[in-house]
Amino acid sequence: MGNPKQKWTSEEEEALRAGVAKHGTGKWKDIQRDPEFNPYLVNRSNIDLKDKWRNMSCSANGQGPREKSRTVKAKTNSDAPATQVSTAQTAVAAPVLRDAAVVPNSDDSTKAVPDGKNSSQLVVLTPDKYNTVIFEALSTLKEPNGSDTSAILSFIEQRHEVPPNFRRVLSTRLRRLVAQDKIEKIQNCYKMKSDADASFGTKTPAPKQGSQPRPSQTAVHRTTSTDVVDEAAVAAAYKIAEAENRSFVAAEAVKEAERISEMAEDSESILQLAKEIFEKCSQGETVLAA
DNA sequence: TCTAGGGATACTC
DNA sequence: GAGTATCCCTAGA
Repeated sequence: MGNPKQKWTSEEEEALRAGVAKHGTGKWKDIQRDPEFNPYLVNRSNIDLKDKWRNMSCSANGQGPREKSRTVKAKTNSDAPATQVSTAQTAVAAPVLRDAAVVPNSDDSTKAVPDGKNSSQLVVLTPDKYNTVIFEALSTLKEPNGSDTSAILSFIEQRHEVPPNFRRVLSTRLRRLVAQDKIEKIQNCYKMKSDADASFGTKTPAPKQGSQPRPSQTAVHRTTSTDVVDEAAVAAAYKIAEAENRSFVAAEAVKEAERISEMAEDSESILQLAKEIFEKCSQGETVLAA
């Protein structure tokens, strides 16, 4: 951690791309050892390759905000020298191979989601709604020991069209919310703060933990305006999330009812047809199947 | 031993 | 302060 950051050069990135094209993802040690790429990657470990590829994958399809500003300033891939790896570069123009499996919605418009929905039917998730959907997920899942990142991600993906790097974004957001004391983390799982739950249901925010006993008049002054606004925002986000979730559940229930109704109608038709066939057969008629 | 995933932190805007 | 890039740690195969 104390080590200074060693930025990846264009040559290193190209070598990594070429290495992945040659060996495939997950073969970081092979790539690192490959004499074809080793001169470029001599300063990088297999872990570094994995991390860099993960990072590149996040910004592969242009959605990731990671490098879009940075590449302009510091290093652009377009001005990378045409080295021996340039041919392989075309083979792996964008590092999305592994992500296609890890992030099911990478760039597939027919993203497979539960209930047979595709992404075009989902609400596109914008950054300003990240916290809202996180609260929505946590408040809905209500796991006693908290929900892990995958569960939260899965929940959100069922309801929203998320960017391909959302898992990482989600992870960052969750950590931030924990740091802000808005949610709590138990091992690798996250859950709504128990006191937050209580405060959401009441008109007045719960007093800050660790605050000392004091006259009620000074207590007002000790709560900063930003805290009040912050808690109000969280409470509002929670309420919105709750309302959205109820709406979603209601809509799903309606769809399910309609589906069952259709199935019942189909069953009725089949039953009627079977009856007719049975009657004709009983009368000695020959029934030909279509 | 190697990889994947998550966390920590330096860096940039 | 928020987002991003890189480094580090750890569990699991």
